[in-house]
Order: sequence, then C-alpha cells, then structure tokens
Amino acid sequence: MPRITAAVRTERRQHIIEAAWRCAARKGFGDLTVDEVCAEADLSKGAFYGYFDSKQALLLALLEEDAAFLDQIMERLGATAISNVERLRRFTRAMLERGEEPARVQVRADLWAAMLTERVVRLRFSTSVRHRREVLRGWIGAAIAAGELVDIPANAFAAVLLALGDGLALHAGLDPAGFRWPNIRRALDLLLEGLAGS
Amino acid sequence: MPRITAAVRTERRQHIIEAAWRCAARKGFGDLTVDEVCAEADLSKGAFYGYFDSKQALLLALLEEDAAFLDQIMERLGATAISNVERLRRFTRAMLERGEEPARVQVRADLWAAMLTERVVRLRFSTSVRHRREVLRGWIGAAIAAGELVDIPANAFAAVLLALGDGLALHAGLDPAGFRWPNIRRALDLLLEGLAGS
DNA sequence: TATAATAAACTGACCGGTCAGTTTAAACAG
DNA sequence: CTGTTTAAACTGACCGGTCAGTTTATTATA
Repeated sequence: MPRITAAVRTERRQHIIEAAWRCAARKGFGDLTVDEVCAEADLSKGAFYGYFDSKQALLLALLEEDAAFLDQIMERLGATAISNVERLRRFTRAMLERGEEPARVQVRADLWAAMLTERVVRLRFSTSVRHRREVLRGWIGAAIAAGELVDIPANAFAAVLLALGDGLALHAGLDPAGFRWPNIRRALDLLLEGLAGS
Repeated sequence: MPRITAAVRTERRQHIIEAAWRCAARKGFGDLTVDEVCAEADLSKGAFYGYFDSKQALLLALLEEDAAFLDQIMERLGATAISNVERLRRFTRAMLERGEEPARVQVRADLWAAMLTERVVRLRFSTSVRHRREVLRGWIGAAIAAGELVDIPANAFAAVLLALGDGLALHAGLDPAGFRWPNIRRALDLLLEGLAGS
C-alpha cells in the first residue's frame, strides 16, 4: 500500500519536470545540477532519485515532453478539414512559436549534442523525427497530387521544413534581439506561396 | 629571449586547435577535458595554459575557425561577377556541403549548446552571424531591386537561409541515412525559383 | 647565466549518486 | 475511536571521482 496515490506520484514527478524546465531556462541543461533542480522543486536529492534513475533520465523526460508538443499539433492539424498547403503553413507557424521559447531551445540544444554523441539517445529520438517527416511527406504528396504544390521531392521538402524549424529556433536562441518574428513569418509565407502549383 | 620564435608559437597554437577538433569530433566539446586535448597535442597542461587562458578561450578559437569557413565563401562569392540570385543559390549550396561533414556538425552542436549557456560565447557568435546576415541582406535587397526576386523582407529571408543551413546540418547529423542530398538540393532550388521576381 | 617554455605534481571546488536514519500515513487490532 | 505496526517516502550528510586551473621544479636556449 503506497502512502501516496499513483496520481499524486505522477503529479509530483511532473512537478520536478517543471522545476527542471525553469532551471534549464536559466543555465541550460548541461550546466544544471541535480541539487539545483531539487531546490527548485522543494525536494531532497534522495526523493529525486526516487522519481528518476539518473540525471539523464530527467533529460529524456524533458525531451519526451518537448516532442509531444509538435506531435499533438500534427495530430490536430491532420484532423482539421483544411487544404494540405494550409496544413503545412500552420505547422510551420507552430514550429516558429515553439522556437520562441528559450528554455526549450536550450534543452533541445543539449539534446542535440547528446544525440550526436550517444547512440542510445539518438536511436530513441530519431524515430520520432522520422515519424514527423513521414506525416509531413504525406501532406506534401497529397498537396502535389491535388495540384496545390509544384512537383517537389516530398521527403526532402519535409526534411527541409523540419530542419528549418530547429534551425530558426536555434538562431533565435543565439541572437534573440536580431529576430523580427513577423517578418520571418512573412518570409516563410512567401516561400510557401512561391511553391504554389500551376 | 624566447626559446621559440613567434612563428613556432603560432604554429603550435594551431596544433592545439587541430588536436581539439579531433578530440571534439570523438566525444563532442562538452565532454572534452583539457587533459585530453593536451594528450592529443602531445603537450603538458602547463604548456596548454601558456597558449590559452582558459578552456573557454579554446572554445572561442574553435568557434572562430568554424565561422571563418562561411565568411571566406561569402567574400569569394561577393567578388564573383554573377547575379545576386545566383549568389544566393551558390551560398546555399556551400552551406549544404558544410553540413555534410558529420564530424564538424558534432562539434558545432556542442558549440551551440555552449553558446546558449555562456554569454561571452554567444556575443561572439551573434556578431559574426549578424555580419553574415548583413551581407546576405545586401544580396537579397539588390536582387529585389533588380526585379530578380519578389518583394520579401530581406533581413528575415537572410535569417531564414542561415538558420536553414544549420538546421539541415543538424538533422543530417542526427539521421544521416534519412538524408538524400540531391533531393534536398533540388527542393532548395525550387524554393529559390519560387521566389523569382515577375 | 638569465629567462622563456615546459612538465609534472598538486589543489580545491564541484557534482552525481548513495544510504543510514527519520517521518508520515495507511492498516488494523482491541 | 485509539494506540500500534508497517513500509513507503523522504532527508541530507557524505563519498568517490573528475577536472579546470595553479604551482614548482626542470630544461633548453640565446
């Protein structure tokens, strides 16, 4: 018989994750200490390790949460009755909004470094990126078939869009002052419009 | 009287930087130790600190070297007698080629993470990327004025292109198997063509 | 010999993870 | 309703290891 219910346990775990996000917003995940997260979450270190096996496990939890955001957007857009090009446009917009959150970008950058270095982390998340590319590819293919889009290599274009999302997020994080988001959105709209089918 | 000449000193400094690149390619910059770089460069720690004030100074040196590549390309393209749109096209191509070098991407991802965390590093980066954006903006503005390009926010479009370069490099590093470069190039060409002026 | 360069040993701060002991709430007997 | 038992949940001091940076002794040269 646990002293706390499963719901409370989940909630408390979430509480730690949110504390970690706040800490990461300040110093990035790399320079983050477990002690710090514990302090932010008002929790002892021992208790922390009751919820996460290691610091890396915490990183993975943050990443999962971060990935879920785009997946949800995709699912919702997929179920909305709009043209495929409009779907692409809205998805691009969503990626931009996501890129305006500095804390997320910091954690993501650490993830990227970890992914490139550690095979385990890379395998775990490359599948999720591939899934997203696959969905995008479907939308693009459908748009081409419907004559909404010029004949463009669908998979490559999907890869370009996803890369653009992360690239913009990264650059925005590196130089926030140099980013005029309305203009960026306008530029991306023009890019998409330029691909409109005959 | 120095035991070694200034030329030898410069050369040895470069030797350390190259050793650091090799080490970083193996484990990334984040997990890199000064001792390791010293071992790779066949140098003692004391000697290392005769060439660099801190580990961060080494990071900045790597960063500078990495940035120099694109700057050289830009300078060369700026001096070539071609249309501005063609200049953009070739620059984009050059960024892609750079992104196909996995070892460098690994290092750059760590640099990005470090930049997001450390203010000094970030400042240095933003200066150089702003310069690049400025040059690109000039090309784009000229192309628009010449009617080669639709009226697009030049600064934003420049930012998008640069972000795309890093984004593609990153994604290619994370999932090399999923990247068909010829198709990517084709997609980017189509994107640029779509922006052709009336 | 005076001095710059280097090697090797050292320092001290930091941090992830552990664990012996403490608290707390649910379960249950009377 | 109340005292007792039980174990999950938690605490925080502590440890082992790492690593940036420093100090000191030595070497080589002009």
